[in-house]
Amino acid sequence: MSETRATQLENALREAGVRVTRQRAALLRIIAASEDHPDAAELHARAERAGAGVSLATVYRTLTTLQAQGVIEKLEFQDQPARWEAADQHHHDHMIDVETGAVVEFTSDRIERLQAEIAAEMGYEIVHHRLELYVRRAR
Amino acid sequence: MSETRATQLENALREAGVRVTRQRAALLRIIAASEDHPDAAELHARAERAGAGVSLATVYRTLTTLQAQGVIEKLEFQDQPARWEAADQHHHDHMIDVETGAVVEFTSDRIERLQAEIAAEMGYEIVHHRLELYVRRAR
DNA sequence: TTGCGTGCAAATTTTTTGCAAGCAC
DNA sequence: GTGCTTGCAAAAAATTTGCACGCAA
Repeated sequence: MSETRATQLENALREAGVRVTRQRAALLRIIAASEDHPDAAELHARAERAGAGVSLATVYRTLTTLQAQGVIEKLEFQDQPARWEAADQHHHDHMIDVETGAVVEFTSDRIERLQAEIAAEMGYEIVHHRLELYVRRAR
Repeated sequence: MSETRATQLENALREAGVRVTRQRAALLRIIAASEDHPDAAELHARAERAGAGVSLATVYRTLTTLQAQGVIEKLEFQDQPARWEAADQHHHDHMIDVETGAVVEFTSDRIERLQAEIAAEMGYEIVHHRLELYVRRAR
């Protein structure tokens, strides 16, 4: 029983009571296959190219739905339209090269721990967080 | 020679070749006096209340100008219009209570150091960063 | 006096929504 | 068959911009 990731997700969605329409299946596959972090317009274009007719309004609605299901995550980099990525196994943060726009993913358990500590000290618990490093190649 | 913070800033702006108009002076004072993190519409409203006629377009243009001068900073919290704060002496990050919307400022040298380390490891240097903790009161 | 800054209204950009028709289950 | 989804076009929300006039230096 080897299923593609996208197929697994479709089943999970159905179980959660979310209808798997042609449009949702198409976007799910496109996002799962994306190595980068496309925005709504780009996903719309990719769906178009893939021969899947999906209106831009549906792209937006689907992204909201998939996010609510925890299947994808929304990224909001500085002064840019929102971008999206598959909610992968492991959480990670992003480093954005301000010169090229390249996005690199990274993780740091130590930073995560420190964040939790700081929140706790002030009487809070973290729901989620956002960490972005805007960087430049070191000379 | 005791000048208000706003007056100091006005002089600095003039020296940088930026004209200090009635509108800019008004916004500068309003932001310097703000304890919170108002967005453009709110600043427009406060200017109105203060009796300073400043059009919304000018609020936006002024914010861009002051940011370019390093006098104020732009905050972009999740799914919200941009907010602004005076670029104070010490850098800090933000913690947002997802239930009340309250914003708490905090700093952590250890996190800052770790960020620099991580970037360095990947051959980058940090230009600036953004760290937001979305939190909830611990029970 | 000079040209940068402002107001106003119109335009852009990104995202959301109402409504009638379509399709997943 | 039922009602959640979709497409389309219009609307909303946030921000930007063209242009003629005003004012800081």
